[in-house]
Amino acid sequence: MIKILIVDDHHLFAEGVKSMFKSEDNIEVTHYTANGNEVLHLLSEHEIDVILMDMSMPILDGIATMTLIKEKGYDVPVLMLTMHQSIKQVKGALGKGAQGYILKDASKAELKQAIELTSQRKNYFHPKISDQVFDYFRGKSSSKNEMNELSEREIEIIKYLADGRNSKAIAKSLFISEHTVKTHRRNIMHKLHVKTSAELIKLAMDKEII
Amino acid sequence: MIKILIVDDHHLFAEGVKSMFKSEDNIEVTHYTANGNEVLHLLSEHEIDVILMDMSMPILDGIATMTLIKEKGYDVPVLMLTMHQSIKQVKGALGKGAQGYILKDASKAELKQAIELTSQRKNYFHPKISDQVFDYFRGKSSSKNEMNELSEREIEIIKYLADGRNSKAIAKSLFISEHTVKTHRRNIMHKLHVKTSAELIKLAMDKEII
DNA sequence: TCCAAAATACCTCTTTTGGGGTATTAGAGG
DNA sequence: CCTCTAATACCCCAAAAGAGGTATTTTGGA
Repeated sequence: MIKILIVDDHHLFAEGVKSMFKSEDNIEVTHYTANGNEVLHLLSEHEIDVILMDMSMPILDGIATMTLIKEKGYDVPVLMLTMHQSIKQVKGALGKGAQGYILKDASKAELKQAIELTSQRKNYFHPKISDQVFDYFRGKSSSKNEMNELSEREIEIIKYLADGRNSKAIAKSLFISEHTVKTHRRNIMHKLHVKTSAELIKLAMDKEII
Repeated sequence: MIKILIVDDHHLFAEGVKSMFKSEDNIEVTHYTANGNEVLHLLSEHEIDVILMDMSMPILDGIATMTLIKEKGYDVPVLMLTMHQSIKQVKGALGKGAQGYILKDASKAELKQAIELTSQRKNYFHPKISDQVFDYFRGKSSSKNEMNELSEREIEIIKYLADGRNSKAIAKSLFISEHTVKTHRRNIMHKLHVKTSAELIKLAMDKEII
């Protein structure tokens, strides 16, 4: 019997999944919490085989919760659950050590399979996102290097821009000349091949540098 | 026995709710579809007491589907189901004739109660949103999410901005005047209280509207 | 049918960007 | 010691953004 801990702020979803698995499935939802911090307590008190974790939760999100779990030394495989299929999230989750990734529009059969594979510490990718993951690992080098070319100062400037400041305000905050800020901005735009500040912020957020 | 039709693109959720209700609950999920158009077919063929409708679906969303149902003359009470608690969505759903509104983080007991009330054509508001609804009807549609004030066109403009286009380019893409684009941009900035396009994109991405 | 909101369009004006240069200084690394 | 990069700073200039108006048309809801 695979013992599942569900971490999800949507009670209905958790209750639904719990009632979905019968004894013949060899899977049982033994615990449920919407609170990332309570996960640690549950892990210390009970035997858990797989954590089914929702990505988007208020306060402490899925990745943060998983990071916390790993930091505390618990080695329980985590199956990430989400509505979104953004490569950004997938990347974040896998980077932090998630065992698998499944979408909320999966079928029961797919979830069952995902849980079984996860409990055996095998990776599971939901079909709908596997193409994106593949694309990502193929195109990784070029897109990431672009961001790596940025200096610390340049990234600092981008953060200030996202905060709504113009060159003059940034100059004052950093105690440098407005000319310097403009030079940094120009260099950033050229390095990332963007035409406007708006596009710059979009790219910076997509690549998670801010 | 209250017969339920679930309209939701998340299979897992639908399957979960279906298995959640036992015979003693006097509630049964008899049909399920992720396709708004198939709802009409199901309604014509089967007896349905309550429709449990997800708000956010691709292509035809919850409100559009409900509107379609009402237009075709079906008088089945609709219980709206959502993750978001935006006052704009609540307003839209109720305005179009939804009988109730429940969040996906409700408990089974709450859902049961909501379904029972809906089947009797009584209104149900999930506790977490009733405060907002109350505020709204008092005249204070206050400020929780400024994003709700944005029109569809305005959001479209923001997406183009994030794509690196300037006002002139956006005007060409949308076949409107550059003046109009600049007016939209000005209105957006005022509504969201941002000073630059960069800050606008940051906010829009944080709030996940783009 | 009538009202309100949204979308459309144009005006003027100042400030800021974005793009092109050039150049000095400090620090890291061969 | 020399080179390369990052950070600094300044010049010019055209284009765009931002901020203030006003006003018409379209559209959806009461």
